[in-house]
Amino acid sequence: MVRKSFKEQVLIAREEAIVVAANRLLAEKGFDAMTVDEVAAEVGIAKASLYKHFSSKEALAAAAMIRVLDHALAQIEALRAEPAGDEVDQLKSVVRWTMQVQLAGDMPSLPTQNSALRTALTSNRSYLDRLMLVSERLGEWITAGQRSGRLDPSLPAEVILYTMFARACDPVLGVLKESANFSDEQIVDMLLSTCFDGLHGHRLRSPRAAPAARVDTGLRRSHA
Amino acid sequence: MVRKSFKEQVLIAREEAIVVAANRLLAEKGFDAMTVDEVAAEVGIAKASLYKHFSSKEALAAAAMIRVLDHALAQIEALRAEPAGDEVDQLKSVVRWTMQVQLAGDMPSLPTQNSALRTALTSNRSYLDRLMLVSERLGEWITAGQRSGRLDPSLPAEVILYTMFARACDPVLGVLKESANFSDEQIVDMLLSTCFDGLHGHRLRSPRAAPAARVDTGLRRSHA
DNA sequence: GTCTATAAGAGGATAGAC
DNA sequence: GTCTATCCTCTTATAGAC
Repeated sequence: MVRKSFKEQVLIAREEAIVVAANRLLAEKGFDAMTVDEVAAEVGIAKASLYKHFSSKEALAAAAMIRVLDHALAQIEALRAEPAGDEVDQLKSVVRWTMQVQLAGDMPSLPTQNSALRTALTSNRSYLDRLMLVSERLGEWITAGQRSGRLDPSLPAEVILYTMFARACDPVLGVLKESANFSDEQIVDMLLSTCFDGLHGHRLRSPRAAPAARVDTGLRRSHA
Repeated sequence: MVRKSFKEQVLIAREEAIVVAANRLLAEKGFDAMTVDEVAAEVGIAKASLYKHFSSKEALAAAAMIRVLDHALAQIEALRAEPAGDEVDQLKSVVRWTMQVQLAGDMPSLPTQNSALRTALTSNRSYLDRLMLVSERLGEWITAGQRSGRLDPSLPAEVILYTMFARACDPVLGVLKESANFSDEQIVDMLLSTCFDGLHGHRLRSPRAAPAARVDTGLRRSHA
């Protein structure tokens, strides 16, 4: 690692600021609705300056997605370094972290639909490399969890993987946050439960390493 | 109900064709990426003609969303007329139906993010009325399921409701369909399982009224 | 009500001075 | 590399003839 000059550091800091702004807007409105003008305005620079750093709107969004994956990888590596519990507990920790990021308004929604962003990402080596790395790491925990029986062995591992990706960006998080009936922690705990225990609930399971007990608020408002 | 003249029937048929096209494109690319030109082209009429039927892109999309809710309500009413199983079985039937609609490419994605469509829908009486009706019907089944213990009683009913809405539009459906490793039926069965049984799997549960046994393909490809 | 043609404006991207 | 000013395409929406 070469020591960066001061100018280089300033440049990198500015690019980071741009990507952070893009990331927030990506989470808030999605790729199509986000405009480059907004990003530039949020950073406080001219649009033309932004284009000196990123060649296109797609490249900018890709940088934001890569940044998210890097953060996820850092989380995963930290868990690998100091495991707390078994593999399924690690998976829950990762999903919990992503849910918290989404509640904080910093998780761009998945580009599942056929969009310009999706085609750009599928040909972006940096993005795909990281995505594959995340998939490998989680895949190891998933198959281990299936062997131990804590994860449904009758489900293909890829189905579990994709499901966890999707739950990380679950729109239900935002809906519940908007309803303002629950704390962020309650929301995360409830959705972690629906993800791993299902809507049926756990029932007859040995309460091993139970996650921090979900706070029951007594709220039972029927849907509004 | 007054008998419609021939001209009125033709008009209605044309509007239906427009809404069907809009619905498909809404499902395929989402509201922002869909253009009115595309819709008109798919129907085979001029854009100006389309605007004689719908005053704006938002109104067109709202009509499509309303149509989806009407279909869902028809499904629900049919199940109420001839119940097959208990309330949770009804709920599963509804979710199964919506998943099939999505796999067929006819389910617009939820307008959860702050979009122009969302603001239009939240002030559309027809849409909100139907949404509330669906929520009420499902809400009854949900609370009944919680009383019987087949649905997790520790979850607020609204969380279960929103979760079922979200699963109906689960992006995982599209991802798995693209992977081309499973039949539509397999995909629906697997995701119904992850929704109600969770990633942990069912384990110790009396196999009452088990859904059609999921076909196990033996596929265990690790994530690609 | 359907068409062709066009207005009106948003938004991605660039030119060129500094 | 940053700015202002501008280009140009795409898209929503409408005008006006038939």
